[in-house]
Amino acid sequence: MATKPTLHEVAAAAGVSQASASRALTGRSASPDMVRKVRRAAKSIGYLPDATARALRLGGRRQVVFGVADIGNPNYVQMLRAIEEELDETANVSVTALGRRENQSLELLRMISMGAGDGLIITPIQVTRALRQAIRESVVPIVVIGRLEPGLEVDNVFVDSSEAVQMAVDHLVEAGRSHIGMIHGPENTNPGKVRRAGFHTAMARHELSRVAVREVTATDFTHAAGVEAATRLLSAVKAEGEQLDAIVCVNDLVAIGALHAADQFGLKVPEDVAVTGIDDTDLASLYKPSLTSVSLHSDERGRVAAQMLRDRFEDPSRPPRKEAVQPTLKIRSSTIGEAR
Amino acid sequence: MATKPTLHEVAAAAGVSQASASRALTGRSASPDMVRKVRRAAKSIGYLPDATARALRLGGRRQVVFGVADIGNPNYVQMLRAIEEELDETANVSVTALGRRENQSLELLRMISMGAGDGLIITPIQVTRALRQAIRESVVPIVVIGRLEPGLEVDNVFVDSSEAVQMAVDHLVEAGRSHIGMIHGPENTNPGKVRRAGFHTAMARHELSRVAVREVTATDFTHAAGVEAATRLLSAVKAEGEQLDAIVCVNDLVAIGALHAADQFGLKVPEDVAVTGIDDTDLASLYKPSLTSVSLHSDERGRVAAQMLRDRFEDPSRPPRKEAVQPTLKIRSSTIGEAR
DNA sequence: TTGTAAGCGTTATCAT
DNA sequence: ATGATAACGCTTACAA
Repeated sequence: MATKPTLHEVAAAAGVSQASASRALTGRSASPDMVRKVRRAAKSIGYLPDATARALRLGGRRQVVFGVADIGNPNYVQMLRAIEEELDETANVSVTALGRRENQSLELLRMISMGAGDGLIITPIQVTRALRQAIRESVVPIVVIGRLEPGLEVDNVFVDSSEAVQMAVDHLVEAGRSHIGMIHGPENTNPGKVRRAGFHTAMARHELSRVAVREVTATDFTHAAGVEAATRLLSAVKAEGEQLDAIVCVNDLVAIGALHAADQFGLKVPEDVAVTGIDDTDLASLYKPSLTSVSLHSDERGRVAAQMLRDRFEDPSRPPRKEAVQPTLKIRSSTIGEAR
Repeated sequence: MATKPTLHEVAAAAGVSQASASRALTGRSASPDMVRKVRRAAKSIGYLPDATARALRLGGRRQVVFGVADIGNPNYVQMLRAIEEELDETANVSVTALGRRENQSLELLRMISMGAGDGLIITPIQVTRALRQAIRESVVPIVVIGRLEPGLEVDNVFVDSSEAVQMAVDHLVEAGRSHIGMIHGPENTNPGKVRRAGFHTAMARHELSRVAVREVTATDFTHAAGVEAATRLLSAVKAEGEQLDAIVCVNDLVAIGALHAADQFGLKVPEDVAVTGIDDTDLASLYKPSLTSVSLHSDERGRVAAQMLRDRFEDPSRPPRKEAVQPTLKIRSSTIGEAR
């Protein structure tokens, strides 16, 4: 009872050979009598087969692990779908949610080194020094989805989300907006930082005045945080007598929150204020008004990552590849009114 | 090149012992020189470690596989989250998307029998005779989430979604609606069948007239299918001069579709027509008007399933358990107007 | 630090 | 149909 019973024990308990026990349980060739005896013995001593040992002998398919911060995030879901589809013939894909723990991806690498998978796709929120080191030393192939500072030799797909913010601003300017605010994401996250920079770049390029009161930071990438931040933004604008005719949001969820807040303030979208999101979630087209959003092509990024991993399985010595995916602007009602 | 290189080959190529090769790659105790030599050899012959063999030796954690029809479905996402949380200490959880293939869960059982996991949680869309047989014969523990006909001895969590539909109808009747229609799900799916029956039961109980034209069947559980079905429904109602003041929908996505269709027809929700969903997705509270929906408590079902599996790991001989989760009605604006 | 050899729990091969 | 035994690819005492 103390230690996990093995097939050996089952065989002993049933008074038969280990080979017979194996056959009886997997139903190859065994007499009905044998099957009864063995199954009974197995049950009585609480035997459960060891998947790993079986897989070793049977030579199953490769196991690929996909590590994400939050499995509820539609981006990751899209990536997962694409990865699974792309790797369908090659491997089983399993997702592991890391939460927003400091060491997120690191723990995962440790798991992997325990034999949890033959390959790894990660989407790190923040790339620490320790993580870079772990990646460098890893024996199992890793593909990183996300921006990486130069100098790390690893397969990598990324999208320039600074560019994404700039596309949103450009679009707003073309649509005649000039008093543009932004709801940023948390400063200590990669997307938060990068998109903030993109906003500043675009505003400078268009020579639009950045007014402190028009920029706020959401505490999270969620709907609730969006409502809160947008409320803060609109209150401040009102209090200071500032102008505002557009809000760029760090992602779709936050943008939907902003839509709600605008409604609370009695503002019409897009007549009074235009709103843009990033990610082009399903939500963007489902919501009313439908949300103008910049697609970061999560599916494409997932697909490319999967291809990289597959290629590496086939030729482990090939040099690491880096590939960029271009964002795309999807114009909808929240910025131009009568789109359908 | 033909066959996958093993550590044995690496050692041979580097001219060292297999043990040294292992140590050099995993970085235990090896001279810098040894590490260089081995890593080079490994790269040159294209060696990749075998996760299974490692796991066998290292005794990693249990692998639990969660099989779902569609990983994009928020219900499954919620379940997965709960399962992962519940099993955090016990096992790694991996999701496998089966698609809507005929043999969905069967294939999964075959994978499992190849050693892909130590335990299985499945959410079968349809329970075929073959699946029942496979479940009965399986040596690895299985938990089924979903309604099951009696006679199958297996751990099982379910929710009575017929009851869920009835709760929706009851609520609408209490709110003064009497001409109630329903958008059903595909007839060849379990939820489709069960919810259809629930609707008929409730309508009979309230002695409300079921009019053929007020019931339509969506081809899928998606938003698009909802728009299409609702359009069909509203056209028919209009053409026949029928009355309609409420639409019960087979799930939230379809309900959102119905909301859009109603808008197209110039109908106000809930003034002209009330709409209900099932699942209580995030979408339900995000959408405007927010959607009255019956929660099927996916998280709770996931949690219970995970507990059952854990309990079975601990005592494989315990008798199978069946547990029911009760649906809950969440009233929002799409049926009563001024809810916030 | 390095090599030798013994498993990890299972299934497949070969006799019987 | 059953039993003995050799793998599967790797890590780790133990000895050198």
